[in-house]
Amino acid sequence: MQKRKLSDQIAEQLEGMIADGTLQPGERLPAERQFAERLQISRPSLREAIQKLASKGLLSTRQGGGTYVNDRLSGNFSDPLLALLKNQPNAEFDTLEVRKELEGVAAFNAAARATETDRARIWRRFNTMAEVQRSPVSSTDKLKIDAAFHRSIVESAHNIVLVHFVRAVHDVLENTINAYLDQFYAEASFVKKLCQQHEAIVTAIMDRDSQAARDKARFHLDFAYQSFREFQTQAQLSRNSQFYSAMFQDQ
Amino acid sequence: MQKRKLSDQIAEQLEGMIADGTLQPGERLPAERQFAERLQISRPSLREAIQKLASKGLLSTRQGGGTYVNDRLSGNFSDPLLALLKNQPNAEFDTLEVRKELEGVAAFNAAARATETDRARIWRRFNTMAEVQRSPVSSTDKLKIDAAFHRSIVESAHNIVLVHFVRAVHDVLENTINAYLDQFYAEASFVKKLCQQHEAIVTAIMDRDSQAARDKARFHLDFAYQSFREFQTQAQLSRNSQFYSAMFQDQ
DNA sequence: AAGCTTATTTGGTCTTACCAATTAACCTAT
DNA sequence: ATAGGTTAATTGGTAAGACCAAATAAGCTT
Repeated sequence: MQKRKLSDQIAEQLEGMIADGTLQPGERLPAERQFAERLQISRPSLREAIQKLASKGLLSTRQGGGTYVNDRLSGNFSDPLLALLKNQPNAEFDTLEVRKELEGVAAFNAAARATETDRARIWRRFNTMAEVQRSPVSSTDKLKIDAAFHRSIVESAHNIVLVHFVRAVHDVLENTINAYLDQFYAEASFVKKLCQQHEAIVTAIMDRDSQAARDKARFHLDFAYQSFREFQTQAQLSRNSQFYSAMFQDQ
Repeated sequence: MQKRKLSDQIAEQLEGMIADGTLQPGERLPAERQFAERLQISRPSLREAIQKLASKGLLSTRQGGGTYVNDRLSGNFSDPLLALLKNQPNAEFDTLEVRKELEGVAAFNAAARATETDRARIWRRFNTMAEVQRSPVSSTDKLKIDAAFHRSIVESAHNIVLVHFVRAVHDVLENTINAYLDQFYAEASFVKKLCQQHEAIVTAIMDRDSQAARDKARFHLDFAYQSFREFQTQAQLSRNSQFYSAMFQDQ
């Protein structure tokens, strides 16, 4: 029978204490030297345990400042497999397909479960989006506002697993979206359609029409992805024709 | 501007090499002492980097045997937030709700995309399940066969993100299911319904009827969960009545 | 060629020392 | 008394070296 690694044991104990609430979000762990002495292990072994949990997003360490338990909603958690998929074009379809379904489910449940506070927040974020379309806001900021809108819907479903998964798939798609962001928001007819789709989702949620909310959300994600695909293709063609012209003008 | 931790930098580089294929699954990393020397850092710093990746499931270390890159499909990846939710009754509803939707999507896509190999495997696993209902197999083994059946469907959807998420939510629910497993499989009428539901899912997939496959899968997960809820309630009542009898028989 | 023993390699743990960032304590000026 | 600056102490980060434990490789015997 193989002995368990000490640092694994300590990490597991700490993780259990975080899970059962003994260690609360924001709480500070004892200093490493003192803590190691109390646990009767060496400081490097304790450090390894702490680093294991830090890399998972459960703890944060600050040099000279101590080690803290992260807030569960802080978004520090990362999914190691999905992290591998980031920047891999082949994985985008899979990721987006799952995202489409998850956001459809989120909208379905948001329609059924949103509190008045939720609904007000969805409205607010939707209106903020409408406003920024008419102002000189950078594409990056527009995307943040868009993401905040979507997040308000997902959070209104009141399902923490769903929130977590949507956030995870959003991270995977982040770089792809950023690459074509400017074209995306420069295409007026396209942006108009986006707004209409957003409005349709919000209307369905406010009407508490779950099925419609789901359908509108899924349609919207499909549409957005197809548009990105088109922008990618255009960018590719544009690059190809520049290369071709450069080649023949040199001769 | 705060300096990046050395071990974080090294971990990130290694993770990038795993993501871009420079480091392949099954591949062995150089020995720690040699590797640290090559990277011109201390061995403890390298160890910390390696432990970070090991705790995420990307690497495996074997004392005396070396450090290896894990296979992406090995199931070693763990989701830190979901790990916190394990054994928390409050999180079960959220988790099961998401599982129901994901398995519905999986069945939908399996119906559309399953190759002949996939279909044969689904059939084989379904038939194995039917056989073990009639033999003295432990509940634990029955559950494994059940899980393998579900896994064959999810994998037939050919979406790695979906596979990964379903596996993650399954892990969260594992202990709850195990707690009532024996009652679960001892209830003949219940097991019969399960088999019928499984058969309905398989039929829909074989008929390539995506919508039916989704509906049947979702219904099945709902039914299973409600049944678990009932077993939990009965177990609770049974405990309460034993306590009550013990109290009054002592007087 | 197979099996056993020994040596070497490799990961795991510990001790000690020093560096870097942060926090707390102390001192001075207003 | 309060605010700001300086110094000291604390705390996390990195390194070197030593030793232990498990696995692997090499060598020897049958």
